[in-house]
Amino acid sequence: MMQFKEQKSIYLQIADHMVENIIVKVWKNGERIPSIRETAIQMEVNPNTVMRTYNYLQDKGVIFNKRGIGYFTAPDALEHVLAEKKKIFIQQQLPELFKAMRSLQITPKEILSLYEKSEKELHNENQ
Amino acid sequence: MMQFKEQKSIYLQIADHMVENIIVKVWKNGERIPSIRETAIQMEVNPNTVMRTYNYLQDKGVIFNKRGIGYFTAPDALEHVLAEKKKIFIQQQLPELFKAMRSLQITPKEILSLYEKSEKELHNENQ
Amino acid sequence: MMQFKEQKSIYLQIADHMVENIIVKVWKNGERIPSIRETAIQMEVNPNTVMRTYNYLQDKGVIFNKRGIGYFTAPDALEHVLAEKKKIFIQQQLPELFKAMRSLQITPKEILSLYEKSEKELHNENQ
Amino acid sequence: MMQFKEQKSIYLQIADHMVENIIVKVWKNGERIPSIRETAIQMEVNPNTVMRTYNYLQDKGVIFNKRGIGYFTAPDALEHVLAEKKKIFIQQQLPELFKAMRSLQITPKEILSLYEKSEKELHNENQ
DNA sequence: GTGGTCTAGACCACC
DNA sequence: GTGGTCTAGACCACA
Repeated sequence: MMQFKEQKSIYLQIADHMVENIIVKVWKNGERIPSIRETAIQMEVNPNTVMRTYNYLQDKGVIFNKRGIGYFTAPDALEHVLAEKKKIFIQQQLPELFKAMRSLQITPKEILSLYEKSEKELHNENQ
Repeated sequence: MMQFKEQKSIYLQIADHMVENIIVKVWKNGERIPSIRETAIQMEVNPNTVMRTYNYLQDKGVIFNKRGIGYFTAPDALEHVLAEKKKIFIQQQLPELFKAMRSLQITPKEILSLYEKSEKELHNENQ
Repeated sequence: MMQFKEQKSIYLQIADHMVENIIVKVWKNGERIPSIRETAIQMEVNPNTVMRTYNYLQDKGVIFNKRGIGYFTAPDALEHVLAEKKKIFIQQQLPELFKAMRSLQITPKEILSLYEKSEKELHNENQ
Repeated sequence: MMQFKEQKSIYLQIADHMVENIIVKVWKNGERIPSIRETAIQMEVNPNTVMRTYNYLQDKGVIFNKRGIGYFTAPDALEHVLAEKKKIFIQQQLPELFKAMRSLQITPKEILSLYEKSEKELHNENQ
């Protein structure tokens, strides 16, 4: 099962989760992915909702459909999602970060030390 | 007037704008703010929409109401909104940033140089 | 000054306060009471609000006006307000009490002991 | 249908009615409740008015929303509303009662006999 | 189907 | 003048 946040629509959260699967290489390029019905059962949501996710990702060129067989990640899925993510990072996430830093008067140094701290915690967890 | 984005509901964008007014000290703590009707005219939206904003901010403790007189910023409005913003920054924005940095293999150094670049641009604009 | 509750309108809260003055005999029957302006200053409210209170109490026959001289409590003010209060007590307060007692499954005995406790506290305060 | 009183706003009266449904176990904890539209039709009011009620009760933690599906009573709805009601009873209703009793010089014994009388009337109605 | 947002316009109590 | 409530009706995203 999966915990969904209130803010974002469910089908987009499932999409995020699938993109993450590609980035961390649970799913490799060109690989078959679970059917809509399987995903719906696993996620405990309505199949219509999963269909929306799959349509959305297909529109974006991340996955594609072979009729009667199933859905597959695109041959360039990993490169594709990384490029998309970088675009969003540069155009949206970073400006928001900088804006917040200025109004909260947080210096880059503080961000740096928080990052290093979070890196260490990540290592400890993975040990 | 004000330009509204598609993604976020109007009443929340007005709320953001009002919070910004507090942060940049257009509105000081405990000061009277424009009436619902005035804001509605100025923003070119329906008074009901502004009322939603005011209710929302009143629930959050940012503004309060004196009956028959109008709305006022809270005595600790500035401190309040900064604390709230910092909380969101630490708990949500920063983890998302770090996660994206790891997926995209972006180093803190790159962030740093981008920040300095953005600072310079800001200075040039203000000259 | 006086602290007003949010729920009830200010002019009615002032009226309650004045009625209380009659019941505890701060104001005796037929006595002159402070002018609208004096009360407004003392209560830190708009004179219009106090005027509303005085009109309201005059309509109810609790106070009356001698033109150019001021406001006075009615000759039967005390008896009047006590009768009114008893009416509200029987018709409204008591039924609500009983309804709440039933849904919360509170017995009359518990009410009794709470009342005795509150009596004792009152005595201790007045010592 | 439902009869609304003049004094209290409709959306709060609907809220009271829904809380009563929880107390008398017409609605059990965690159960789906009628949609906004259904309630609006049944109560003969505008859907916006019902939406206010639902928002109000959601803020209070009595009900919650599953997107696209509907509203549900909270898992602890019954306990929640009883605790809230008791709190108001102890902190507000009871002090007012005692104050009125003292002003009117009504003894607890009289209250007791009135309560027993009201209990008998209730039994006769239900026969 | 569900709720959420927004507009337009009305009426009210209150300060 | 102020805010608060309510109606009517529209449009939208979402499940």
